[in-house]
Amino acid sequence: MHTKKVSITDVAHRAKVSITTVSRVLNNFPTVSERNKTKVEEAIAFFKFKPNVSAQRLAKGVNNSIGLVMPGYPGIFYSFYAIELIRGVGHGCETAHLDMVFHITNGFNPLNSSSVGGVIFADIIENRKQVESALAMGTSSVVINNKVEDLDVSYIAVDNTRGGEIAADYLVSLGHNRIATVTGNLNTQSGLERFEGFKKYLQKKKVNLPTEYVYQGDYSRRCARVAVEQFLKLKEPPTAIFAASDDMALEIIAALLEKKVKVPQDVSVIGFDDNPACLYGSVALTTIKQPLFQMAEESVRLLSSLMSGEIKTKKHIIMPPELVIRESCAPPKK
Amino acid sequence: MHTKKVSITDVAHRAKVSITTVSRVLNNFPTVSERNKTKVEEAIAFFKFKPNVSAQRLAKGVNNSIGLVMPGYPGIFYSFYAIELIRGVGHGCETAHLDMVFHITNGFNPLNSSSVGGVIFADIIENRKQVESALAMGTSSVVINNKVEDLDVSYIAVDNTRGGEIAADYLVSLGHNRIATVTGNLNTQSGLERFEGFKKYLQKKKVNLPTEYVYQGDYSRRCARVAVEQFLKLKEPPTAIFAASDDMALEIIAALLEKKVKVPQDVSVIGFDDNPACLYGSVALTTIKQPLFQMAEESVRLLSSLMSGEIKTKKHIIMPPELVIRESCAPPKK
DNA sequence: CTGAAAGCGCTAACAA
DNA sequence: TTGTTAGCGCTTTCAG
Repeated sequence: MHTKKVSITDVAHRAKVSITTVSRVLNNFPTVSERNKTKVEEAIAFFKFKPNVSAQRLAKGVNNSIGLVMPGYPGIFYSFYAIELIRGVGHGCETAHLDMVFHITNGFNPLNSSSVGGVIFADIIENRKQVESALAMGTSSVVINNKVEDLDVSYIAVDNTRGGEIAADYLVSLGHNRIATVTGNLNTQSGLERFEGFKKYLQKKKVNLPTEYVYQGDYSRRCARVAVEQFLKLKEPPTAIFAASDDMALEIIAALLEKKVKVPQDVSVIGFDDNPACLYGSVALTTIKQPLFQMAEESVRLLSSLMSGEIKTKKHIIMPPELVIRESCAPPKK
Repeated sequence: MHTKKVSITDVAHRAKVSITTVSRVLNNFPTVSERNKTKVEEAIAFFKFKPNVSAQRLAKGVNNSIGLVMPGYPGIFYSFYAIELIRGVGHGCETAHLDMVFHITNGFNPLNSSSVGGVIFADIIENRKQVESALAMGTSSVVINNKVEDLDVSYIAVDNTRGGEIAADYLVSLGHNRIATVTGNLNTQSGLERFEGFKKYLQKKKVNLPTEYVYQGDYSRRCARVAVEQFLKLKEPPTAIFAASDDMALEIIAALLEKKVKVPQDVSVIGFDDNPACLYGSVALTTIKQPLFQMAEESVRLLSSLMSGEIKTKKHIIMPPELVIRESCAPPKK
């Protein structure tokens, strides 16, 4: 089975036109006579011809494929977070007719940024270098979910501070004034901001936040358990808990329930993420929803206009989180 | 900030050699003098030069990127199955220095197979057309997880029949002779084969499999619940249940527990997949492990040798599943 | 060990 | 509306 590669020349020959004309119909130029167009289309069909993408990219000087670079730490693929980003970028690429080159970076072995027209960096924690080098090469880039102020790059992130505020606001409005929190990893931007937003809001509303009410967590389920134990030991245990992630919130609820503390009757719990797992727990979780999918989709649009030169200046987009009320929060017992 | 694209010519100029020489060091030809090599490397570093991948591909006539095509049905990303394949292919690409173009097919909008050097089709259910068209164009392809006998294509799949046998064998060896099963969707190859393997083995061992012991499921958790109810209504309920997926097995256990039926004391349950969720249930699940990750990785190797012409004939690889013993199975009560 | 030159398949002026 | 022609950036004979 010798499928000799057929090129534009073969098609041109068979259609008895120039390769330019073939190229024109390939690119939907309006200036081709119906007659020729038909002939060319026939020839294309005859050969089952598909243009060589590399040649097109080379000639056009553009590259309609983008890289999605994600850290390859273990478990990344099992995180709701990563999956939403992949889905969003995938979807964005589909509508923008872009190829998505998916690259799981293990820290080294960086994506060869010259093989793609632009790149989206998700979750740059340990790989600032890669972003820098892409920038240095002049590759259009956008960073997702991180506000990187010290790098001259476009980013698009969620307003975590606002998220913390919203959570605090909701709990306060419900009538709570003994509100505790289990923070995320405070070395991460998200962890810190969520906590800051929460704390500031409480301050503003003159709700006291004693240090015993702040458990410094790390997004792990384990720390959530420990936090619950500590809170329960207090003479004045909190009547509401804000967890910086749904995962932790779910574990908090589980731990609470094991101790025969009812949720939300005895203690209200609010999470962060809007992970689908929210719905599967014993108590449907009230939470702060992050527009992960939309953010990822948007990042493709942004990157795409960066690549096309439509936008020249770096752009920074902050997307608002949103309260999702379910069953895990209620007014405090009188 | 005008990062003029630097090309091989610029590098050659600066190093005062021909572009041929530059190309040689780019491609690690051994026939370059140390002196020139150093000069070229310096120039490359100076410009932060990266070769244009499209040009390389065009000139070399090859394309070192592969497509991974997956069906985009809702929930695909939340399935252990899909994630393992993505991870495996991703990892395979990394070691083979291949770009992975990830394409979620929505049925239409097929991957432009000419933009990649080869493609891996995962889970071809409704998209045989795409496989056929890739084949017609002479694009190297391999299908994962499906034995497609009626298409002239390489595939690599798991021996589901064997998996069914292993499950049956284990249960029988434990001493069970009232063994029920909740099948997967019997319209899928996996569902059918797992069931066939299971049934045949029981037959061989002269273990009776009455029709009441066969609940025709569809991999959904819901059907698992229904199955349990039906089994429990029987005058002679089974002492062991083989579920064609871990998901169903987990639901079966949950349903059993709710009815105060102990697992594995009263009823043994065995699953299929080795989903990490196995470990998180109330009873650690004994199951049949599919080498999904390895399969995906292997498919990259296979595709890669197909692309390089190293292998000319289609190859069919069947990978063996494997019993993973945890806590959900025990000998029947006397 | 090195370089000149001929493409790889396609697009984009520029003419006609 | 069409064709001619010069590249796009790199690899690869083929001489030297």
